[in-house]
Amino acid sequence: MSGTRILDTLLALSLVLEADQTRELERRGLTASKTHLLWVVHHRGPATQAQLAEALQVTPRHVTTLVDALEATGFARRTPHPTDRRAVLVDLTDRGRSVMTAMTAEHESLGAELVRGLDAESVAVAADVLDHVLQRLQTLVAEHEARQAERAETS
Amino acid sequence: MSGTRILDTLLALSLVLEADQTRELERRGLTASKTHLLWVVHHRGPATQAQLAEALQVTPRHVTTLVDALEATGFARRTPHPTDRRAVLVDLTDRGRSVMTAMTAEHESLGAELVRGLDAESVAVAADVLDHVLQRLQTLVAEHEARQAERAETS
DNA sequence: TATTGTTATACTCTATAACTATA
DNA sequence: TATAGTTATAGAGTATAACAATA
Repeated sequence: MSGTRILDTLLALSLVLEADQTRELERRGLTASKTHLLWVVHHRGPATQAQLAEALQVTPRHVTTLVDALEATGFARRTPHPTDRRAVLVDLTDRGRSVMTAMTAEHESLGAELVRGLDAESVAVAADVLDHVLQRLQTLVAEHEARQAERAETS
Repeated sequence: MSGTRILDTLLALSLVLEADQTRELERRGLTASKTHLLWVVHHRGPATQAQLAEALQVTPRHVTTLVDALEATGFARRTPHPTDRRAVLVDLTDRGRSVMTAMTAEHESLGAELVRGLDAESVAVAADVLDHVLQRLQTLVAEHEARQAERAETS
Protein backbone atom coordinates (compact mmCIF):
# COMPACT_ATOMS: atom_id res chain seq x y z
CA MET A 1 0.00 0.00 0.00
CA SER A 2 1.25 3.49 -0.84
CA GLY A 3 0.45 4.71 2.66
CA THR A 4 3.22 2.56 4.00
CA ARG A 5 5.49 3.73 1.22
CA ILE A 6 4.92 7.36 2.17
CA LEU A 7 5.47 6.61 5.84
CA ASP A 8 8.72 4.80 5.11
CA THR A 9 10.01 7.67 2.99
CA LEU A 10 8.95 10.12 5.66
CA LEU A 11 10.90 8.24 8.30
CA ALA A 12 13.94 8.05 6.05
CA LEU A 13 13.67 11.78 5.41
CA SER A 14 13.42 12.48 9.12
CA LEU A 15 16.65 10.64 9.76
CA VAL A 16 18.60 12.39 7.02
CA LEU A 17 17.17 15.82 7.84
CA GLU A 18 18.00 15.42 11.50
CA ALA A 19 21.53 14.23 10.79
CA ASP A 20 22.07 17.13 8.43
CA GLN A 21 20.69 19.67 10.87
CA THR A 22 22.81 18.28 13.69
CA ARG A 23 25.94 18.64 11.57
CA GLU A 24 25.10 22.21 10.63
CA LEU A 25 24.38 23.17 14.22
CA GLU A 26 27.52 21.51 15.51
CA ARG A 27 29.53 23.58 13.08
CA ARG A 28 28.21 26.65 14.91
CA GLY A 29 28.64 25.18 18.38
CA LEU A 30 24.93 24.64 18.87
CA THR A 31 22.61 21.71 19.48
CA ALA A 32 19.00 21.09 18.51
CA SER A 33 17.53 21.99 21.88
CA LYS A 34 19.60 25.13 22.32
CA THR A 35 18.71 26.25 18.82
CA HIS A 36 15.07 25.59 19.54
CA LEU A 37 15.29 27.93 22.50
CA LEU A 38 17.03 30.61 20.43
CA TRP A 39 14.36 30.19 17.76
CA VAL A 40 11.54 30.75 20.22
CA VAL A 41 13.18 33.85 21.67
CA HIS A 42 13.94 35.13 18.18
CA HIS A 43 10.28 34.94 17.24
CA ARG A 44 8.54 35.83 20.47
CA GLY A 45 11.05 38.28 21.83
CA PRO A 46 12.56 38.27 25.35
CA ALA A 47 10.89 35.72 27.62
CA THR A 48 11.19 34.43 31.16
CA GLN A 49 12.59 30.96 31.72
CA ALA A 50 9.21 29.75 32.90
CA GLN A 51 7.67 30.88 29.62
CA LEU A 52 10.43 29.16 27.69
CA ALA A 53 9.93 25.94 29.64
CA GLU A 54 6.29 26.05 28.66
CA ALA A 55 7.04 26.82 25.01
CA LEU A 56 9.71 24.13 24.69
CA GLN A 57 7.74 21.60 26.70
CA VAL A 58 10.66 21.10 29.00
CA THR A 59 11.21 21.48 32.75
CA PRO A 60 12.19 24.91 34.08
CA ARG A 61 15.30 23.29 35.47
CA HIS A 62 16.37 22.25 32.01
CA VAL A 63 15.89 25.77 30.71
CA THR A 64 18.41 26.89 33.30
CA THR A 65 20.92 24.46 31.82
CA LEU A 66 20.26 25.58 28.26
CA VAL A 67 20.43 29.28 29.04
CA ASP A 68 23.60 28.77 31.08
CA ALA A 69 25.22 27.19 28.04
CA LEU A 70 23.90 29.78 25.60
CA GLU A 71 25.08 32.58 27.83
CA ALA A 72 28.53 31.03 28.18
CA THR A 73 28.85 30.77 24.39
CA GLY A 74 27.53 34.26 23.75
CA PHE A 75 24.29 33.46 21.93
CA ALA A 76 21.90 34.63 24.62
CA ARG A 77 21.84 36.87 27.64
CA ARG A 78 19.88 37.15 30.90
CA THR A 79 18.54 40.53 31.89
CA PRO A 80 16.62 41.35 35.06
CA HIS A 81 12.87 41.39 34.70
CA PRO A 82 11.67 45.00 34.98
CA THR A 83 8.88 44.36 37.47
CA ASP A 84 9.37 40.86 38.92
CA ARG A 85 12.61 40.53 40.83
CA ARG A 86 12.38 36.73 40.92
CA ALA A 87 12.37 36.42 37.16
CA VAL A 88 14.91 37.01 34.40
CA LEU A 89 14.32 37.83 30.76
CA VAL A 90 16.23 35.76 28.25
CA ASP A 91 17.18 37.68 25.13
CA LEU A 92 19.43 37.09 22.13
CA THR A 93 22.80 38.74 21.74
CA ASP A 94 23.80 40.17 18.37
CA ARG A 95 25.57 36.92 17.70
CA GLY A 96 22.44 34.93 18.54
CA ARG A 97 20.34 37.11 16.27
CA SER A 98 22.71 36.85 13.35
CA VAL A 99 22.84 33.07 13.66
CA MET A 100 19.05 32.92 13.57
CA THR A 101 19.00 35.11 10.46
CA ALA A 102 21.60 32.96 8.72
CA MET A 103 19.71 29.79 9.60
CA THR A 104 16.46 31.18 8.26
CA ALA A 105 18.16 31.92 4.94
CA GLU A 106 19.68 28.44 4.79
CA HIS A 107 16.32 26.90 5.58
CA GLU A 108 14.67 28.71 2.69
CA SER A 109 17.44 27.88 0.30
CA LEU A 110 17.23 24.22 1.31
CA GLY A 111 13.48 24.23 0.73
CA ALA A 112 14.00 25.49 -2.81
CA GLU A 113 16.84 23.06 -3.49
CA LEU A 114 14.83 20.04 -2.42
CA VAL A 115 12.11 20.49 -5.03
CA ARG A 116 14.41 21.59 -7.84
CA GLY A 117 13.60 19.61 -10.96
CA LEU A 118 9.99 18.93 -10.02
CA ASP A 119 7.01 20.54 -11.70
CA ALA A 120 5.14 23.01 -9.54
CA GLU A 121 1.86 21.12 -9.81
CA SER A 122 3.22 17.87 -8.36
CA VAL A 123 4.88 19.80 -5.58
CA ALA A 124 1.58 21.49 -4.74
CA VAL A 125 -0.23 18.15 -4.68
CA ALA A 126 2.46 16.67 -2.46
CA ALA A 127 2.28 19.64 -0.09
CA ASP A 128 -1.47 19.13 0.25
CA VAL A 129 -1.03 15.42 0.89
CA LEU A 130 1.57 16.13 3.55
CA ASP A 131 -0.69 18.63 5.26
CA HIS A 132 -3.42 16.03 5.30
CA VAL A 133 -1.05 13.40 6.67
CA LEU A 134 0.12 15.75 9.40
CA GLN A 135 -3.46 16.44 10.42
CA ARG A 136 -4.37 12.75 10.37
CA LEU A 137 -1.37 12.00 12.51
CA GLN A 138 -2.25 14.68 15.02
CA THR A 139 -5.81 13.41 15.15
CA LEU A 140 -4.66 9.84 15.71
CA VAL A 141 -2.30 10.90 18.46
CA ALA A 142 -5.01 12.95 20.16
CA GLU A 143 -7.48 10.05 20.00
CA HIS A 144 -4.88 7.72 21.33
CA GLU A 145 -4.11 9.97 24.26
CA ALA A 146 -7.80 10.39 24.99
CA ARG A 147 -8.22 6.62 25.13
CA GLN A 148 -5.28 6.29 27.45
CA ALA A 149 -6.51 9.02 29.75
CA GLU A 150 -9.86 7.23 29.91
CA ARG A 151 -8.19 3.95 30.73
CA ALA A 152 -6.17 5.64 33.44
CA GLU A 153 -9.34 6.99 35.03
CA THR A 154 -11.06 3.63 34.92
CA SER A 155 -8.25 1.88 36.70
CA MET B 1 7.72 29.10 -2.46
CA SER B 2 6.14 25.67 -2.06
CA GLY B 3 9.54 24.09 -1.48
CA THR B 4 9.73 25.83 1.84
CA ARG B 5 6.18 24.82 2.59
CA ILE B 6 7.00 21.16 2.02
CA LEU B 7 10.13 21.41 4.12
CA ASP B 8 8.22 23.02 6.98
CA THR B 9 5.55 20.34 6.91
CA LEU B 10 8.24 17.67 6.73
CA LEU B 11 9.93 19.05 9.82
CA ALA B 12 6.62 19.27 11.66
CA LEU B 13 5.86 15.68 10.70
CA SER B 14 9.26 14.56 11.90
CA LEU B 15 8.63 16.04 15.29
CA VAL B 16 5.19 14.50 15.72
CA LEU B 17 6.25 11.13 14.35
CA GLU B 18 9.22 11.01 16.65
CA ALA B 19 7.20 12.01 19.68
CA ASP B 20 4.58 9.41 18.85
CA GLN B 21 7.16 6.69 18.34
CA THR B 22 8.90 7.57 21.57
CA ARG B 23 5.63 7.27 23.47
CA GLU B 24 4.85 3.90 21.90
CA LEU B 25 8.30 2.58 22.67
CA GLU B 26 8.22 3.86 26.21
CA ARG B 27 5.01 1.98 26.76
CA ARG B 28 6.94 -1.18 26.01
CA GLY B 29 10.00 -0.21 28.02
CA LEU B 30 12.09 0.51 24.94
CA THR B 31 13.91 3.47 23.43
CA ALA B 32 14.65 4.41 19.83
CA SER B 33 18.23 3.17 19.85
CA LYS B 34 17.43 -0.11 21.58
CA THR B 35 14.59 -0.72 19.15
CA HIS B 36 16.88 0.04 16.25
CA LEU B 37 19.23 -2.65 17.48
CA LEU B 38 16.38 -5.15 17.88
CA TRP B 39 15.20 -4.26 14.40
CA VAL B 40 18.58 -4.97 12.85
CA VAL B 41 18.89 -8.31 14.63
CA HIS B 42 15.33 -9.17 13.68
CA HIS B 43 16.10 -8.66 10.02
CA ARG B 44 19.68 -9.89 9.74
CA GLY B 45 19.57 -12.61 12.34
CA PRO B 46 22.06 -13.12 15.20
CA ALA B 47 25.04 -10.81 14.94
CA THR B 48 28.20 -9.98 16.87
CA GLN B 49 28.38 -6.70 18.72
CA ALA B 50 31.03 -5.46 16.32
CA GLN B 51 28.68 -6.09 13.41
CA LEU B 52 25.89 -4.28 15.22
CA ALA B 53 28.14 -1.31 15.94
CA GLU B 54 28.86 -1.09 12.22
CA ALA B 55 25.20 -1.45 11.26
CA LEU B 56 23.96 1.11 13.79
CA GLN B 57 26.85 3.50 13.13
CA VAL B 58 27.66 3.55 16.81
CA THR B 59 30.74 2.68 18.86
CA PRO B 60 31.22 -0.93 19.96
CA ARG B 61 31.22 0.35 23.51
CA HIS B 62 27.75 1.73 23.11
CA VAL B 63 26.50 -1.58 21.75
CA THR B 64 27.61 -3.15 25.02
CA THR B 65 25.40 -0.68 26.88
CA LEU B 66 22.41 -1.32 24.65
CA VAL B 67 22.71 -5.09 24.75
CA ASP B 68 23.18 -5.01 28.53
CA ALA B 69 19.89 -3.16 28.84
CA LEU B 70 18.07 -5.36 26.34
CA GLU B 71 19.30 -8.46 28.07
CA ALA B 72 18.24 -7.17 31.47
CA THR B 73 14.74 -6.46 30.18
CA GLY B 74 14.45 -9.77 28.35
CA PHE B 75 14.28 -8.57 24.74
CA ALA B 76 17.65 -9.94 23.62
CA ARG B 77 20.17 -12.52 24.66
CA ARG B 78 23.90 -13.10 24.29
CA THR B 79 25.06 -16.51 23.17
CA PRO B 80 28.66 -17.58 22.75
CA HIS B 81 30.01 -17.42 19.24
CA PRO B 82 30.46 -20.98 17.95
CA THR B 83 33.97 -20.53 16.61
CA ASP B 84 35.38 -17.29 18.06
CA ARG B 85 35.63 -17.36 21.82
CA ARG B 86 36.16 -13.60 22.02
CA ALA B 87 32.85 -12.81 20.37
CA VAL B 88 29.21 -13.15 21.35
CA LEU B 89 26.16 -13.46 19.17
CA VAL B 90 23.27 -11.20 20.00
CA ASP B 91 19.89 -12.77 19.31
CA LEU B 92 16.28 -11.92 20.10
CA THR B 93 14.31 -13.69 22.78
CA ASP B 94 10.73 -14.74 22.08
CA ARG B 95 9.67 -11.53 23.72
CA GLY B 96 11.94 -9.50 21.47
CA ARG B 97 10.66 -11.24 18.39
CA SER B 98 7.02 -10.75 19.30
CA VAL B 99 7.57 -7.04 19.95
CA MET B 100 9.16 -6.67 16.53
CA THR B 101 6.21 -8.44 14.93
CA ALA B 102 3.72 -6.24 16.74
CA MET B 103 5.59 -3.09 15.78
CA THR B 104 5.68 -4.08 12.13
CA ALA B 105 1.92 -4.52 12.17
CA GLU B 106 1.41 -1.16 13.88
CA HIS B 107 3.68 0.51 11.38
CA GLU B 108 1.65 -0.82 8.46
CA SER B 109 -1.61 0.13 10.06
CA LEU B 110 -0.33 3.64 10.72
CA GLY B 111 0.76 3.99 7.10
CA ALA B 112 -2.75 3.12 5.95
CA GLU B 113 -4.40 5.39 8.52
CA LEU B 114 -2.34 8.40 7.51
CA VAL B 115 -3.57 8.49 3.92
CA ARG B 116 -7.16 7.57 4.69
CA GLY B 117 -9.47 10.01 2.93
CA LEU B 118 -7.03 10.83 0.14
CA ASP B 119 -7.41 9.68 -3.44
CA ALA B 120 -4.86 7.12 -4.56
CA GLU B 121 -3.57 9.28 -7.37
CA SER B 122 -2.57 12.21 -5.15
CA VAL B 123 -0.93 9.82 -2.73
CA ALA B 124 1.09 8.32 -5.57
CA VAL B 125 2.18 11.76 -6.77
CA ALA B 126 3.16 12.72 -3.24
CA ALA B 127 5.13 9.51 -2.79
CA ASP B 128 7.07 10.26 -5.95
CA VAL B 129 7.76 13.81 -4.83
CA LEU B 130 8.99 12.58 -1.47
CA ASP B 131 11.31 10.07 -3.12
CA HIS B 132 12.70 12.87 -5.24
CA VAL B 133 13.15 15.10 -2.21
CA LEU B 134 14.93 12.35 -0.32
CA GLN B 135 17.32 11.82 -3.21
CA ARG B 136 17.96 15.54 -3.61
CA LEU B 137 18.66 15.80 0.10
CA GLN B 138 21.09 12.91 0.01
CA THR B 139 22.82 14.44 -2.99
CA LEU B 140 23.11 17.81 -1.28
CA VAL B 141 24.51 16.24 1.86
CA ALA B 142 27.03 14.23 -0.13
CA GLU B 143 28.14 17.32 -2.08
CA HIS B 144 28.42 19.26 1.11
CA GLU B 145 30.58 16.63 2.74
CA ALA B 146 32.79 16.40 -0.34
CA ARG B 147 33.37 20.16 -0.22
CA GLN B 148 34.25 19.99 3.45
CA ALA B 149 36.64 17.10 2.94
CA GLU B 150 38.32 19.11 0.21
CA ARG B 151 38.62 22.12 2.45
CA ALA B 152 40.09 19.96 5.20
CA GLU B 153 42.75 18.68 2.82
CA THR B 154 43.66 22.17 1.64
CA SER B 155 44.23 23.48 5.14
C1' DT C 1 0.71 30.23 49.87
C1' DA C 2 2.22 30.21 44.90
C1' DT C 3 5.78 31.12 41.61
C1' DT C 4 10.72 31.83 39.62
C1' DG C 5 14.79 30.01 39.25
C1' DT C 6 18.65 27.14 41.18
C1' DT C 7 21.42 23.39 43.89
C1' DA C 8 21.60 18.31 44.10
C1' DT C 9 21.04 14.00 42.01
C1' DA C 10 20.12 10.59 38.45
C1' DC C 11 19.11 8.19 33.97
C1' DT C 12 19.83 7.64 28.90
C1' DC C 13 22.52 8.36 24.61
C1' DT C 14 26.80 8.68 22.96
C1' DA C 15 31.97 9.12 22.66
C1' DT C 16 37.10 8.25 23.66
C1' DA C 17 40.82 5.80 25.93
C1' DA C 18 42.80 2.04 28.26
C1' DC C 19 42.64 -2.80 29.17
C1' DT C 20 41.64 -8.18 28.92
C1' DA C 21 41.05 -12.26 26.52
C1' DT C 22 41.47 -14.44 22.37
C1' DA C 23 42.87 -14.86 17.27
C1' DT D 1 49.93 -7.73 16.28
C1' DA D 2 44.91 -7.22 15.47
C1' DT D 3 40.22 -7.91 17.01
C1' DA D 4 35.96 -8.45 20.37
C1' DG D 5 34.17 -6.75 24.12
C1' DT D 6 34.44 -4.35 28.75
C1' DT D 7 35.93 -1.06 32.68
C1' DA D 8 36.51 3.95 33.39
C1' DT D 9 35.30 8.46 32.41
C1' DA D 10 32.88 12.31 30.31
C1' DG D 11 29.50 15.54 28.01
C1' DA D 12 24.75 16.53 26.42
C1' DG D 13 19.61 16.02 26.99
C1' DT D 14 16.33 15.52 30.26
C1' DA D 15 13.77 14.59 34.72
C1' DT D 16 12.44 14.89 39.85
C1' DA D 17 12.91 16.76 44.45
C1' DA D 18 14.26 20.16 47.71
C1' DC D 19 15.14 24.91 48.52
C1' DA D 20 15.83 30.18 48.18
C1' DA D 21 14.01 34.58 47.09
C1' DT D 22 10.18 37.08 45.85
C1' DA D 23 5.14 37.83 44.85
